[in-house]
Amino acid sequence: MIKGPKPTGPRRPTLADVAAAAGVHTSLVSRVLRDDPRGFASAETRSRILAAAEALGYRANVAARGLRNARTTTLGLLLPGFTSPMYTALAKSVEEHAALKGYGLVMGTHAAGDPHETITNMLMQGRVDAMLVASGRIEDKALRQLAEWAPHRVVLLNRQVMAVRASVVLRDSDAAALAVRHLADLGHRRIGGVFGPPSLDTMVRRLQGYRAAVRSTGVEALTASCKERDYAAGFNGVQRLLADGANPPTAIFAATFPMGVGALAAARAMGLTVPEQLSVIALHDDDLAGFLTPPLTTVALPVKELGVQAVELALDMAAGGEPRRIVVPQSPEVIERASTSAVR
Amino acid sequence: MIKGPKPTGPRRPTLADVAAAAGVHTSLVSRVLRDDPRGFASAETRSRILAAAEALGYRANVAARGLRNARTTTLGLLLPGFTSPMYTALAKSVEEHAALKGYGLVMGTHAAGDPHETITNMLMQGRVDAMLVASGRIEDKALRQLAEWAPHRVVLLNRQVMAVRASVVLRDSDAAALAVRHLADLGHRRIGGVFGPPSLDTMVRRLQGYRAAVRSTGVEALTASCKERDYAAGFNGVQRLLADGANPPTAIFAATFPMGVGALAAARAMGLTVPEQLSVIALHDDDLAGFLTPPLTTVALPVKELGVQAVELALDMAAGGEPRRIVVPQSPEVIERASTSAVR
DNA sequence: ACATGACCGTCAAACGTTTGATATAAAAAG
DNA sequence: CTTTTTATATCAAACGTTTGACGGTCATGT
Repeated sequence: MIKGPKPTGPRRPTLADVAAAAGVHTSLVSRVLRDDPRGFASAETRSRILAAAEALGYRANVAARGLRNARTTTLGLLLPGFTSPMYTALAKSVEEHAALKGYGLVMGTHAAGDPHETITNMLMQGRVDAMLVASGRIEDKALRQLAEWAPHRVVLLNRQVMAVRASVVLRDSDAAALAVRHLADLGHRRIGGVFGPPSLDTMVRRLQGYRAAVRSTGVEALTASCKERDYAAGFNGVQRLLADGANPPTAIFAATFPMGVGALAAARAMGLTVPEQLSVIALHDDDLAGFLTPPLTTVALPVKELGVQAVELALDMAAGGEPRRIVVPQSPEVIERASTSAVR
Repeated sequence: MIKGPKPTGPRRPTLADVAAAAGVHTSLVSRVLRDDPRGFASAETRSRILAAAEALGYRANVAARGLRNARTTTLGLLLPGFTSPMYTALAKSVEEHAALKGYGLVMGTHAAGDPHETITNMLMQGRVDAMLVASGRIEDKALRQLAEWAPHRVVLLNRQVMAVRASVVLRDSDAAALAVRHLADLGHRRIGGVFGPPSLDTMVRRLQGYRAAVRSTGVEALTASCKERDYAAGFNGVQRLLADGANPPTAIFAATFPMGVGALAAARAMGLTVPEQLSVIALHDDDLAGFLTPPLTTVALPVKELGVQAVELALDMAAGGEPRRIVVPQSPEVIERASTSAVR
């Protein structure tokens, strides 16, 4: 605990202040303000209370309320960061839907320090009623321990771990397969795939779909796995794939959006024009795609729905519901732009 | 208030549980765990307490602590969203520095609903000790009211309003001027500027610097103001500027990073090659710039330092310090990439 | 006139932590 | 052998809200 002085400024009005102003007991104020079914109050008293609360600008203290109720009406969201537009879209969706349900949101990223510690603190200190965890970098062991302690308070986003029985995932595998099929349909017989680290669950699922589609379409595939999954990783990965001598791929599948951007840059750096000499398709869509040179073809997944479902599941569990594993059913969809074309 | 059941699961251990396990009074546990100067405890008792706390996985309940202390060791950050890399960089910086200082962070964006309401709630419900406000879309009137209520609890980021006496701003004006001078130095005599809405304080500052530099360098300037400041706004703005008949500009200054990306796209759409036929420079830097086609020249501002200074100011005020208006002193810097060149 | 409700409202305990005041015993000082 | 000091630990109140248990006051039906 860090020492430090209290914030200064005028005291916030309390229930007691409102009660005094309205000439009634605090309990009645509390009931009236919350529309408690037991909030009998004559129309006259009622409006006096409401007026007093309004005049003082009263808002219930969340600490007191949280202490009394043992719940916070607040959800936590842990993200690795905002490195990919996928995460910003997810954050937006979760915040929006939580607000709609009357819940607040506290977001945390890896910038705050050890993510496992962040989650544990939020849960064990009673900061949040449940945690939505969208970080792939937390060791399974830590998650198991967490799930043991708070099985009804942790929801995994786009990740599955044996021990955690609540999760919401997208059809990453199908999306990767769709991308490969799209390229195959365009006549590409030799494609390259750049992926992030296989330690990430999303990556193994994307790799699965990719492999399956490669087999079923009968194309040849070159695959590169990178330590990261950002612009630079895509750039380097594609350079490696293309440098591969005699018979380079005519199309690239990038497993993340930033990697797709990096792939475009790599092509340019190697003097290849897209899509004439190299087609590029990336997983996850974003506005940015339409403004790249050339506009990037992507396969879109329902990220917004992922956030909505995660919030729903968390609230359901808070209400006593059982943990579930949800797959967001919407199909992946190719958003065709100018970075893919039929093989010449 | 939304009704709802409590989260289920095993009860969190309390101070009383630890005290019972260690065979001492709660107050002693509290003092020992916090290294309270009054926490006399024999070495033996002390280790017993520590062991018990560890074994039970005890963490102090923030609601109880917040209630008792009337402070939360938590800061709030309000952003318009994560539409620009500038905001994600800022969020990261703030979270990082807050964590370093032992403070938690709760982030909110416009996705949660009316931003003014969001701020008021966070402050008045005692969710946070202070708010860092980086949204330009809140009316001055609302801010004045806020500043009256909680003058020591609100810090404006990259925005100045008469009524709010605590703010941290970057040298936006100098940055815009630097961009114009960079173009002028390359020999451009006719430049176009695309800006976001003049209702935003940052935009008027950038416009000022731009205008001043235009005068002092003696170049001709065409200016477009857009309703938004995203990719599409940059795209449309630049199209308007270039469509302007006989004598189009040979260089573009984009007032935001996304607008710079849009500018690149617009040039391509109109069949102009960058930088041969049109130079483009944008305000604020990001990794993405290096992976665009062509790599985008930018002028970088110390966004990270903006975040650091803002949390420092907030904490200083919480400690009784007076509100201040800080200008982050670091100079803007041109990051030269391939989207600018000497006029042919 | 008297029980019976229906209304309108108050009481007081509890949530978990912190902290100034206080208690007890042993050691040091006079 | 008192008195003071020091070391160790406890007591109890307070933070602001919620909520089950009561307490009056009227009108109403019998």
